[in-house]
Amino acid sequence: MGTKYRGPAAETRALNAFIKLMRAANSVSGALARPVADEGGLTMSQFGVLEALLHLGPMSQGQLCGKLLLSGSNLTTVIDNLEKHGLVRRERLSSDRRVVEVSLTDKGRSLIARMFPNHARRITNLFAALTPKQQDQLAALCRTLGTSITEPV
Amino acid sequence: MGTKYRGPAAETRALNAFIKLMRAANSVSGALARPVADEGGLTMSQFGVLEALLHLGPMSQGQLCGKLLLSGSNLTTVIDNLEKHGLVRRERLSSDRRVVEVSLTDKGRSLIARMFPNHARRITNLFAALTPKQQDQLAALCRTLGTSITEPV
DNA sequence: GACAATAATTTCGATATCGAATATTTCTAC
DNA sequence: GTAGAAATATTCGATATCGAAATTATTGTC
Repeated sequence: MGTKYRGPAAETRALNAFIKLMRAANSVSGALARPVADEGGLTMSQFGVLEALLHLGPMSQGQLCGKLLLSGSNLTTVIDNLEKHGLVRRERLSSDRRVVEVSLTDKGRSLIARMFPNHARRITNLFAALTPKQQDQLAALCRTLGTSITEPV
Repeated sequence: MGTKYRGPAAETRALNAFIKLMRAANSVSGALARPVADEGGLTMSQFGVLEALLHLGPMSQGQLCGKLLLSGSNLTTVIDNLEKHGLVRRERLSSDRRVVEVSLTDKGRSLIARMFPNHARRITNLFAALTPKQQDQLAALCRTLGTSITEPV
């Protein structure tokens, strides 16, 4: 799939969709990053880790990589910083000592539990620029696009 | 705008659209970053700067900030690195010496001119997961969402 | 024409992000 | 049961990214 010639019109269309997608994602994440930093002193990646731990429970770093689409080395850094601030805890699993399980501390749990509702409300407000139907359409299109990407292009 | 209560259903829907949008953007940019690094040793930000200069001509850093949605301090770093590799040139404008105009060197021009067609083809291939109509829909939805974001949430 | 306000860029310090190389531990063949 | 392969996480070096503060240049006011 994906090697046949599609012509300049197809290219123009795809490039336009691409730039719009990137700008929207950029705008949304920018708008969310500021209050997350102000309210809790967190970056979006740190917030993402805490949120995953809150909603899904303790997890290995490998599992977190999958949830958050980050590289392993990146996650090590993010968790280092969360640990430094006393928000998460690392523990080697005794059943498999290769694995480090990450879990929330009380401080981390109360922080993310306090922040998440505001975050969700802000997302809801941002997406209110689209009708409910449009939001579902956007989600479906992004899902199709995202899941189609597995191999190098 | 944006403060009235919308209920948990609206929240679920918006959160779903949000996560799909982020993952799609993440997947697309990840898929494109690899070949750009392999073919030309460039990061996506460096590529973005060169592309803007190729298609729009020499520009001040402030103008580049607007085009690329990056902070000024970030752009300084990116251009430092491009300059280090001899791909762009900085020149103080004599008409207004606060402004630094950035332009492509011959080396930078030939690199980006060589790389861009492949990049465009890869984007076209990625977006071929969507029909032309769907690509336009996605672009329109992202545009609506993106342009609605101006103020803090 | 000096002085304050404004504008463009840079510097600084912190964190994110990647890929490659490196442990460390576990699993698999034999 | 031991050697090699696979899995998990970390380290390392480079670049990106932001916001705040500092720097340099211009403009507007009196």
